[in-house]
Amino acid sequence: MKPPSNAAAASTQPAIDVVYLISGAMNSELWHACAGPLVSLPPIGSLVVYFPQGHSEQVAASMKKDTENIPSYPNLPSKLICMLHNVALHADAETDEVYAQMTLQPVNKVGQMYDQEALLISDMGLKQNKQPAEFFCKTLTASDTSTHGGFSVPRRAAEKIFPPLDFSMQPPAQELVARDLHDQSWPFRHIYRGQPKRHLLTTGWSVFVSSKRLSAGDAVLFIRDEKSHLLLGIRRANRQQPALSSSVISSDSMHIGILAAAAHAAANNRPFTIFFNPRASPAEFVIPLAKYSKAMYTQVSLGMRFRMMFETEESGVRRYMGTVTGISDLDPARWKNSQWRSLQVGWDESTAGERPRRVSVWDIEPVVTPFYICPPPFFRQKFPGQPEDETDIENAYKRGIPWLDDFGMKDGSSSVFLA
Amino acid sequence: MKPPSNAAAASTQPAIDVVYLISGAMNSELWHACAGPLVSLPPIGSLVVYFPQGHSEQVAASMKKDTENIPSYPNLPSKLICMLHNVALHADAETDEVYAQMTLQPVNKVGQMYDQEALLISDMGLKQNKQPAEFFCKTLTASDTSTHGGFSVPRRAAEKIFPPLDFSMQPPAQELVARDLHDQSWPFRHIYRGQPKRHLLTTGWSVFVSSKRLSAGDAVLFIRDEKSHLLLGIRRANRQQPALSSSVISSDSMHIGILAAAAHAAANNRPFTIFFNPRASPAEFVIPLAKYSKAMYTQVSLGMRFRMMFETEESGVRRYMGTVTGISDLDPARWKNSQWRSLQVGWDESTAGERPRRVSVWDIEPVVTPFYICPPPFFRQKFPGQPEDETDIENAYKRGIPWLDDFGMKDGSSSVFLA
DNA sequence: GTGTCGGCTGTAGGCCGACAA
DNA sequence: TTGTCGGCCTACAGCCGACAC
Repeated sequence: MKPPSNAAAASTQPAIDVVYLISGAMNSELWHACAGPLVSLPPIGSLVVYFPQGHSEQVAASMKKDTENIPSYPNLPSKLICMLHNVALHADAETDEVYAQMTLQPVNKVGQMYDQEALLISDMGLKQNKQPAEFFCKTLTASDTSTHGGFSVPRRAAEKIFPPLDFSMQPPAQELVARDLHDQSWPFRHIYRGQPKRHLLTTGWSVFVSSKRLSAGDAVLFIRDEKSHLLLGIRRANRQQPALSSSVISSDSMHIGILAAAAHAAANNRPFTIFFNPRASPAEFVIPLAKYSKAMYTQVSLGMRFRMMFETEESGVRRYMGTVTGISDLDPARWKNSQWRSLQVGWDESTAGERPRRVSVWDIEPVVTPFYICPPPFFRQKFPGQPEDETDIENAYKRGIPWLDDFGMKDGSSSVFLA
Repeated sequence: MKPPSNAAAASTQPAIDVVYLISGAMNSELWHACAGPLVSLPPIGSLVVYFPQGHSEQVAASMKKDTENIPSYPNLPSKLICMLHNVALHADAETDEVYAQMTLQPVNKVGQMYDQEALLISDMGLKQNKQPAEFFCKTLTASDTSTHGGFSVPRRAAEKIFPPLDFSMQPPAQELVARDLHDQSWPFRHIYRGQPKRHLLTTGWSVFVSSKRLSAGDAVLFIRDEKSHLLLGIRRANRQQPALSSSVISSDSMHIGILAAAAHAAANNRPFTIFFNPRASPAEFVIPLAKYSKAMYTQVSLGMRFRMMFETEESGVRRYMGTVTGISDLDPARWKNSQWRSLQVGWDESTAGERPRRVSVWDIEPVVTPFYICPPPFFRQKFPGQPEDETDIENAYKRGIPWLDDFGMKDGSSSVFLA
């Protein structure tokens, strides 16, 4: 029996958020907190661009296997414009790994105007910021995960997230209950003691650690939602991932299945279903059409300077500077003229070993003002130039969204596109 | 560092067994003990018949999902004759579930004579009995899995499998070490005590139970190999299986991938890889060509009586009697004229709720003497009639294997085949 | 401010025979 | 023959402040 708190809480959220809560019986805030600050799912009903190569990369990363043996699918283009019919948020029952199930339906691009509402929804999705304000994330120490003691709560985190303690008690303490992604309750004793004084979770903590099989290096995160309910999620360290040997289907068949399902759906204009694992996938492969379209107006050239966002430890965001060093196909044999990771890049900082050597145009933010082609009018009034990032959804709607205008443009305008 | 005991032990086994040990670094005896008495993998280098429908059924059973949404693959026949290039035995790292990875290469049937040696190997595979003689299997009781005590070893099992105790000790006891499918060692204290006296595993047992996450109803099995090494496997109760929600690939894409991979391999005569899960799959779907061919000579008619083998509790084998009640396509829309589960059957015993209502011809043993068509000569000397089941491999080889002869027969002889 | 440790304490893990099915 | 239980003991889970970085 699940409490109706989620549905009730949703009424205070923007409308776009509600559809997530309805379609997947999962707390959206908690899901996004676990997914990380860079993950922003396109809204239901919007138009997206699906990249089979990126999907294949996710499977390869999950299976720890390359994609060399995969046959090419000549009839499957490198990108599919799709209507996003449904998004359901999930978490793996065993590992609590978050993932999203998306239902995509390919739409006919050539000679067909996209639904205006779908385009607007697509653009509104760009402005979503899913990271909850009232949350903290701590990487577990050896002491935290040892059976010898409890969990040391960072002072600011405890004061921001937990209900205030009654300091007239000696020592101040209270019972907390936090719910995880599966809506399971975890009770903890929260106490403020020691010399010097600190916040601790004691009774209940070790059963949580052993149940979730947490070890040092994994992270836990606490959220306080609008009704002061505590939510609890985990993010496992990257070193884990037991390669998911599957034992059900071969890695090759999986890759073929991915491509064949998409090809079949595209050929018959039928919906198909994909899974997106934010923390396992090297990059997002379902891109809001507005984001993609906006990126297509970016003039990219060798030597171009750009910024790109990465997640930091403790769930922060940082921008790194880089330079475009090449523009070419990632896989010329199987995916000719694909825009997926078509940019070869170098990074300013020498500690850039973890950062990708190839990115896609929509991943980057040019540091010079991008050059915009002024498109024919689509909305009543046109807005000349690039809107600021800070513009909220309402303003963008009122002014019109110029970069959405002529997405159905012909190949003749390919000078602003990548080869 | 793995001890060379496996390779050394293999030298005392028939040649066919060696290839398993080489290709998969896994104890073949233990694997087969865990797989159950009915599972017999075709030997490497033999010809087999692969049924995509059966493969699809395994996936559906693993995913707890039906196959309704799967598109038909018009270019993929309901069966593929394949050369079995490789078989690797595996066990899931998390659950110890046994499975086999097979590499199959479709061979051209029409107008091509099969390799004679491959046919012989295919037939030899029928005679393999993989169940080790020195083994026992016990379903765990509540007391066995409780933290309150150890494991009560059935008397006969302890006397047959474990090294003999020194009964001059009071009480008689010894330290045992057993290796599991992953070659991991598990030490146990084996003691003979209590009133009345019984064999118990005490120290070490509970860590094994908790590590493998065993609970009452699961079964453990012990094997003593030729060098008196103890081997240890588990068979989980059927009720478990958390549906394997995958979170990597949708069930539909998996099914499509299965079919597309096979179709691609068949179209290009390229090898493809499949996984066979003996305990998850409703039926074997890679059948030795000899077994299939033999079954094709069986005259099946409505009302025909037959026997079929099933696994009992405690890893035994029992035959149940049944009657053929119908002959028809399981899935007329997608798999027209398929032999997969083309027989509708009824069972004699009313407790037959668990037994399938549809089986394939090669699953059953007719109780009346089958009618054999005498095929044209293929080997030097012909053997008129059906060899007895008890014939060993050597004799079968000397006499020739008549039912292998004209497998490449034309549709004109389809009167003995199912429609 | 917080990670790790030694000390203390209580619970439950785990070994035993009794007893019954 | 073997499944479950009560009795008993001890190992370690788990709460505490000390102390150092």
